[in-house]
Amino acid sequence: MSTLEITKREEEYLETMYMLHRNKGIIRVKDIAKLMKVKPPSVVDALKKLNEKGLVHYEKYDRILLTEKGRKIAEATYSKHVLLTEFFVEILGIPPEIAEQDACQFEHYVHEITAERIKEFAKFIQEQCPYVLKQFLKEKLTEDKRKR
Amino acid sequence: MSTLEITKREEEYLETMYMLHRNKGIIRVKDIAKLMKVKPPSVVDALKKLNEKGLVHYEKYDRILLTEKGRKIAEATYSKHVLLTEFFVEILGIPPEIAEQDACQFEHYVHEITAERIKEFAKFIQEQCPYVLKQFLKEKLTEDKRKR
DNA sequence: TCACCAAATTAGGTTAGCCAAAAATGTTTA
DNA sequence: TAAACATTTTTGGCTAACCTAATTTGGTGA
Repeated sequence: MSTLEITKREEEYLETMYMLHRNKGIIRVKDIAKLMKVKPPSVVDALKKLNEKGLVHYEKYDRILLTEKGRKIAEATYSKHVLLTEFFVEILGIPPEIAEQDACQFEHYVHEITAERIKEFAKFIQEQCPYVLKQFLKEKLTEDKRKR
Repeated sequence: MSTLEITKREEEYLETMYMLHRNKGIIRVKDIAKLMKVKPPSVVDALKKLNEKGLVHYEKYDRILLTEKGRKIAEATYSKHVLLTEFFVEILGIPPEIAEQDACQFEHYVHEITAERIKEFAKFIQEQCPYVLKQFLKEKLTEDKRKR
């Protein structure tokens, strides 16, 4: 319940749990471990800490749930993830897999102001010079294909 | 001399030393500590490890230098730093201080492909629709001022 | 030149995060 | 319903990175 700071890694655990809850309805140690590329004992460690911080409801062998507070953090992170991925793919024309990797890191650091501005910029460009943007993406897509 | 992996934090130490070398000519434990916001003993720990990995020349009480290998890594990181900061400021119109903070994190993760594409995109937009870009920046600058 | 001060280093200790192996619990199936 | 299997948890131990306090070294001014 404390107001301790949250680490980048903890934010990643929260986001993973949030996605599992959305996709499968149930959050399992095993599945968290798989997505986070760690072993189950590491997940248990993390769950205990997050429980202490009031971000998840965790009691051993019981079902795992995010608290209201944990869910809010996860949602905020997830929405930055989506925003960044879209920007990388739709504006810069980065291959989705790479965009995903970059977003996955940057989402934990990006300033609110920067995130907001990226969103506004994307909208502005798409509205004000859609043709130029399409030209850029087409050019880059062609180059990327040639490289393969 | 080993081919061990380099951590994000080590990359930060290298970059800091690189900047100190450029700006002051000499690299001091005290100055690294100040810039990295850590205490001197932490710097010494880091120097020992980086020395082991062949990235700095370090012998106690002696002058500190980056090796060729260390310098190359630092330069690569630094150039991403510059690129990202410029993009955030000149294209998105983010306040320099915030742009700096974001760049400082993202530089350690950003994929080569993404970095390159950001550079190309900035050039493209500046050449193809400079007026639209100026309009966006002006608009945002006005909004930012109003908020203060 | 030597005593003093600043800088660097060592010693010893903390925390976050990870793991393998073993133990405990939960679930399923014969 | 009890054995077998799967999942979770505990135990004990590791590394990276940080710190404070104490010590050592290097340079400087009287």
